Amino acid sequence: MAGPHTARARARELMIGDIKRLALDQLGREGAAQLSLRAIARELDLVSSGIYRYYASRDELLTALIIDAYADLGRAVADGDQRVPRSRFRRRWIARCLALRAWAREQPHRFQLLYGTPVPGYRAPADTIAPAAATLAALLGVLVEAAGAGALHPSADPTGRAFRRQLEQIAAALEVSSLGPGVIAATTAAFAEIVGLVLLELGGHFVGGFEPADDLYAASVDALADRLGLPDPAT
Amino acid sequence: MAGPHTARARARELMIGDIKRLALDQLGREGAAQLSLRAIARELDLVSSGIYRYYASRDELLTALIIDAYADLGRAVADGDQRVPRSRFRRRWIARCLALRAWAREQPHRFQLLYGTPVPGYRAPADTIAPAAATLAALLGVLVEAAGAGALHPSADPTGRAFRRQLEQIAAALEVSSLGPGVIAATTAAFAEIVGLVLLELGGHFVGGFEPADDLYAASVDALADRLGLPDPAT
DNA sequence: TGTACATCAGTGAACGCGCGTTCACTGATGTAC
DNA sequence: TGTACATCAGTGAACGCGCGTTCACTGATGTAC
Repeated sequence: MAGPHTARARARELMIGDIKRLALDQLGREGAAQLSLRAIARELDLVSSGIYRYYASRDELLTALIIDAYADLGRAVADGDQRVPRSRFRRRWIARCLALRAWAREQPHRFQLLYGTPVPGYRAPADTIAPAAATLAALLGVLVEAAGAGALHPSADPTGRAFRRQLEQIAAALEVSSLGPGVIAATTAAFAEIVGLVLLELGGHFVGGFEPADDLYAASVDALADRLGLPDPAT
Repeated sequence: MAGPHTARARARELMIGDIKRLALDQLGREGAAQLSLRAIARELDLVSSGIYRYYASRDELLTALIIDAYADLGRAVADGDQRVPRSRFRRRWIARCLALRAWAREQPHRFQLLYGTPVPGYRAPADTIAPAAATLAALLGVLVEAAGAGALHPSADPTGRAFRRQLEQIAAALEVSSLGPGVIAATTAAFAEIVGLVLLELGGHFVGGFEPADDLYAASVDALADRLGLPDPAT
């Protein structure tokens, strides 16, 4: 991050920041498929080829935006329950889920960049794999703590052999092996539901129906807490 | 649909079919944002302006593709349980959910056209609203029949006043007022979960994890049947 | 502290390519009498 | 059945615009001695 503190290095970091900021502006206006290096260069009063000093290609810039967005969203979700007492696991789960939606609504284009239709022609490099796990990890985090405190009462684990193995491998990869395979499956489904609700909302599928979708989202997140076996707020 | 049966009219319908087919090919290769009238005209050995005899603009063609896709997907889901006895509601629910995923995997670009990131610059006209409801309606259909047969045992309805009103209005619009607000909310959430799972799968988010995602999908759909109050297969 | 050399930001021209849409038009098909 | 007119498919040129990427280059900044 820090690097050498020459004037050149500082100017470079500022420039990269500007490029990313303008790229995000464009993303919001036109969508990721229309992200244009030329347009960014133009807005920076830079000749079109000049931008190649900073990113070797359009895909490289996209990758940087994706990695940033994964990190930001993951952080937002993980920090979403800071005002909730540590031991109120159900409320913490709910708070983190709400934080995910809030982030997505504030920055819909960044959320779409992560979970929307893949950008045609773009192939995500390996660097994006690790950051991509941050959001699911933030949701699983609450459950790990709940389980540690004996406050997680999951329903039965799945019976299929292959499925269990899949789930155990994923648990290991995410370093949450303290959670049983049933919890991993249920949390992934819950994550899909949350992402699905948010994408439907951002895509305008609730226009004329669930508008606003606050209650629907709250009710869904609550039902998911039940399904995960998180104790009721009354307790 | 039928119209006059002159040679001209028949040629026109064939042409429209060709245009749509080529447009779908392009969609699969490049994504909806890159859909190009010129490219379609080229493949039809038509001069670039000639295509305007058939569609007045790019958006009009996109709209036609979207309406077709909604209708196709709705039909596929509604027909997905044809091999299941009519009275086995839980199995019918599961079959319809599986049909949704099967359709999406067969034609990922069309599914993305409906539920993926909105095409930048495209504004869906009012004509797309009615067809858009077909898929959710097909899922609700099973529940309506189950409720009619006394085979639906939903959990408590939501308590919020505004939320209930929202749900009742939606039930009325979809002509499923026999279902309580709680069922509408749970089904919408279930729909979001299914769409979310499919979009995550299509987006490559399960690569290296749930690959294949068959078991995860089956387990999720099964858990949703519980949440909806559909009787267990054993009964 | 000063000099020689290496690094790197930014220039400007170019290559080769794409797009949506409008317009005035020709000539074939269809329709009404 | 034949003729006059209207409809419509397709042409070809044009307008005005966009893009990613490469290349040889100038001149400023940074580094090693």
